[in-house]
Amino acid sequence: MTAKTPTRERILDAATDLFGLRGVDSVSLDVIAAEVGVAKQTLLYWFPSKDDLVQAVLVQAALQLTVAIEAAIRATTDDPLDRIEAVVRAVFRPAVRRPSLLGLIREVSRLSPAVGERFHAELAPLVARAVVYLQKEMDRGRLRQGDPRLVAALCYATVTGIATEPEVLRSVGWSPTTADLRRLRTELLAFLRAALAP
Amino acid sequence: MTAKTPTRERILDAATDLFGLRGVDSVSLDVIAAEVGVAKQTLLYWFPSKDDLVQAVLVQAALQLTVAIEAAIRATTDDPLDRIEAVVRAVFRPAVRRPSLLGLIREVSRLSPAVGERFHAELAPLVARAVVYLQKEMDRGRLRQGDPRLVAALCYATVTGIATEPEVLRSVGWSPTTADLRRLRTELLAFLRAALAP
DNA sequence: GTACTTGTCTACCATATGGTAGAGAGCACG
DNA sequence: CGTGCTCTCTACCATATGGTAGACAAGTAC
Repeated sequence: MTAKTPTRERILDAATDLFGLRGVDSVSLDVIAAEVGVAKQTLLYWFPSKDDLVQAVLVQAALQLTVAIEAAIRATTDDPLDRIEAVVRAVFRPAVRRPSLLGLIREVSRLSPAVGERFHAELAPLVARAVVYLQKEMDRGRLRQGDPRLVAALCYATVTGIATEPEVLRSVGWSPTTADLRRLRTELLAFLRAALAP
Repeated sequence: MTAKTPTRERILDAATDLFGLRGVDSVSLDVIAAEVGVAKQTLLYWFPSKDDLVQAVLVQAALQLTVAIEAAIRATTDDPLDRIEAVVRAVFRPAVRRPSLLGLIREVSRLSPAVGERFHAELAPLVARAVVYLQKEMDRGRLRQGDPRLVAALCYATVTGIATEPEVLRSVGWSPTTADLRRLRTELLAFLRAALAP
């Protein structure tokens, strides 16, 4: 049973959830070890230090996001609004099922510069492509004019913000039921479409 | 010199900055005390426990935001888009000068339920008013139709997200210079206007 | 069988952290 | 003067945390 999934993966998974949910600094190695059902020293065997673990978790999260997004892009029409909707849907689903994923990214700014640098490098190509794409579609008049870099950041901020701020949603009487989730996704897509349409 | 500003206020100020910047759990009482230039026990004299300090910091932050927003609302025309722009400007300025303010709110979801509850209660009236206002203007056709609760949350997520994710902005080559700040604000306002216009 | 590698564990350790106990300085009031 | 109140401090403490040292079991190579 213990050997079903390799230990290393199980550690990464548990760490992703815990870090994303409660924050890197609030989660001790002991807690992660207990969650995985293993001794703390087993963690330190696979990841020589907590920083190493954090970094591995971030790289994996970046990879998962990248893969999901690339797949979504390949599977849509040429229309930029449709394409953006596909990307948002692709990110929204895992983000809601596992809020820790995006929550983790919010953590980056607090970590050591080295870790942040590494993560940044991991996502840079994706960001660069998105910016070029937005620029091109703006030039063709299929998206509202604007600074593509900042528009990309704003879209990201909106999606991440709404997916990682349960407190705010609670404040407006929202609850994480299936119905409310669908409603939120619909509203988010309408919001972004309106914000980006030419 | 030490008595210029009351100790309690100086503690609250330092704690706000440090909590918002690095996260509540990553900031020890010792660090705050050192920042203020006072012994840790002086902190514990004014705030019997760290939780009490956190709560006080949150309440104060909520108050500051509320005041800034109320003032902005009173000072604008009747047009809802102008009014929303005024609110965003009111929030954007202190948020950028002191990123800790909004960063702090993101922390709420991680804290003890009691603290979250308290903060939630503090902001509830403001949220309720905003939702009613959005609903009214949607009915009058001066804003895009939608669920006012979720639209409010989305606006909030966008503003907070963009103001508290320096990492994302860095990824797109943005830097916190005065010029870039103005550019960001302009782009943010255009984004929200497009998203909300009927 | 012996040597080596891999993965997990128990036993510790140094440090940092939130918090307690209580002393002492300054001041107001009688 | 003396009593009590306000505010800050030094001296501790129990616990939690990241990390080290090294034992032990199970393969695998030869």
